[in-house]
Amino acid sequence: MIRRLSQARERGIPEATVARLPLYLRALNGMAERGLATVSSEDLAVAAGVNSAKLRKDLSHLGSYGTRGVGYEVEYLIYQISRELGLTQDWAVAIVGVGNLGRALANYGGFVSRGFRVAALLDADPEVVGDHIAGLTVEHVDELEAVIRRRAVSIVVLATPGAAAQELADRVIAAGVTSILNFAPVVLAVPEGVDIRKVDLSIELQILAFHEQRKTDRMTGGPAMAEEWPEAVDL
Amino acid sequence: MIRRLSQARERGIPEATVARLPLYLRALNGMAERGLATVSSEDLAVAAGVNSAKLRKDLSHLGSYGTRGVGYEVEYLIYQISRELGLTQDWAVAIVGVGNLGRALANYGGFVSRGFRVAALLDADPEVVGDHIAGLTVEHVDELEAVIRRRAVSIVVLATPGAAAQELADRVIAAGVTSILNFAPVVLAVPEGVDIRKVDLSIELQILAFHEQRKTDRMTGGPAMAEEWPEAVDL
DNA sequence: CCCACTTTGTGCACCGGTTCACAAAGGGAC
DNA sequence: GTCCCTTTGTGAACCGGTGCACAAAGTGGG
Repeated sequence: MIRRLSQARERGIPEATVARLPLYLRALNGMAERGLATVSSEDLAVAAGVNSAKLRKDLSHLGSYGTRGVGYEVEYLIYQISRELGLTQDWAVAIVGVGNLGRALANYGGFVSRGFRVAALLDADPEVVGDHIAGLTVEHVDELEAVIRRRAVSIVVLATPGAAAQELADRVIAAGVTSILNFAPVVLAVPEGVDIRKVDLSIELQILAFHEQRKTDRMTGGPAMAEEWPEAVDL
Repeated sequence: MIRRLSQARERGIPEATVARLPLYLRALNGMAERGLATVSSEDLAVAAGVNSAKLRKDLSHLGSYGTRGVGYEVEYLIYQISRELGLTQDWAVAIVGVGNLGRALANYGGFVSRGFRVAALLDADPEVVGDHIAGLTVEHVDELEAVIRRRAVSIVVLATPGAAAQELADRVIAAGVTSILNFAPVVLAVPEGVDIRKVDLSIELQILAFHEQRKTDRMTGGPAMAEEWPEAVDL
């Protein structure tokens, strides 16, 4: 197998790069709105909050889309990144669990904005089923499989209580979905080939608390000093 | 400077480990509820969805809290992790921006559960100010600095539109806050020493879309082949 | 008291990702 | 056309994190 130029493109984009592409895309959209035609890696890197060498290496994974001495053409780069991320097509998203969070997600503008369309809302509570939210009618979760099939849902957002999440994940996977965004505070077990992304509010807070504690410890000088002598404090 | 045994403890816990400790804590709490007294690294690792060697290495950073041949004492480990994460003290959290998302966060049970207390809700919209949500009265964002001082807020959650986030971040930082959880879809510029954690729904979706596209590409075999010849499809 | 068994704690090799630093490439002035 | 300036694209060193595999340490049975 011969691979001429851009071994970049042959589908080997590092995960870390993929995670940053949306960031670049957002920065580029802002620049396009402000009418900028081209942008240097340095400027774009600042806007996205990353190092410019990293940005160039990231973009080089998609291809060689810059012009030396000039920079990148904004519109063209937007197109290339969008295409790479799969945003040139429309993704039907179902939100399962229409509590406070599910409602917030359904109404969240950024969702619809680019490539994503909330195609269904489902809940188990008969009190909620039938409600109209964000232009959709909440359906009963019994209809889950039928709805996924009928509306060609390819991404499911789980915004249910933790206890219900695993069973629902199993069901949507059985229905053919392979991309799940999980807001429930549980570790989902899923088969090979299914992508799970997790958003966990309380974990984020706990990580902040850890660093906050360290900062205040350092100021009061308390524990930090004592722990220079581990053999004194251990056991 | 001589450091004998447990260079572990001298405050050098890897960031990756910190990010997993809340996961272990959650799994351990579940086990405690089910009455388990001890747990092996293998079992805990499965419950937390990680490799057991990684789990042991993570825990070894906190100290040597296991017993060889037996495992870890559940309650004791819960205490040690909680202490390390700073959850033995109470953190006052302010939520800025009481839209759909802010409301969802205010009502989110997991927030309050362990170490965290929602101490204030603030918004700029006079229509919302004065509303009672989750036992709190929404205050006007003009009061931001006063509220932070008065209630000893140390963690701020930004759930505002993107356009307002940077200015509000600047204000809470000026008021002495050094830990921010940002839900607004912008890259915040903050001074050294301030910890920002970002939760960005649309970025998570875009990452899923990327992988989903690849999966479907692979099945249809379509674009993957065409893209062997970049010079044909580019421009 | 000793032996067999279990499970922790960690040394070490490996891997993905980051950053530096620079050669290669293009643009524009004259 | 030539020279200088700018900016990309990337080779190479480095760094944090992962996972294997095993020695050390503790338990329980006889």
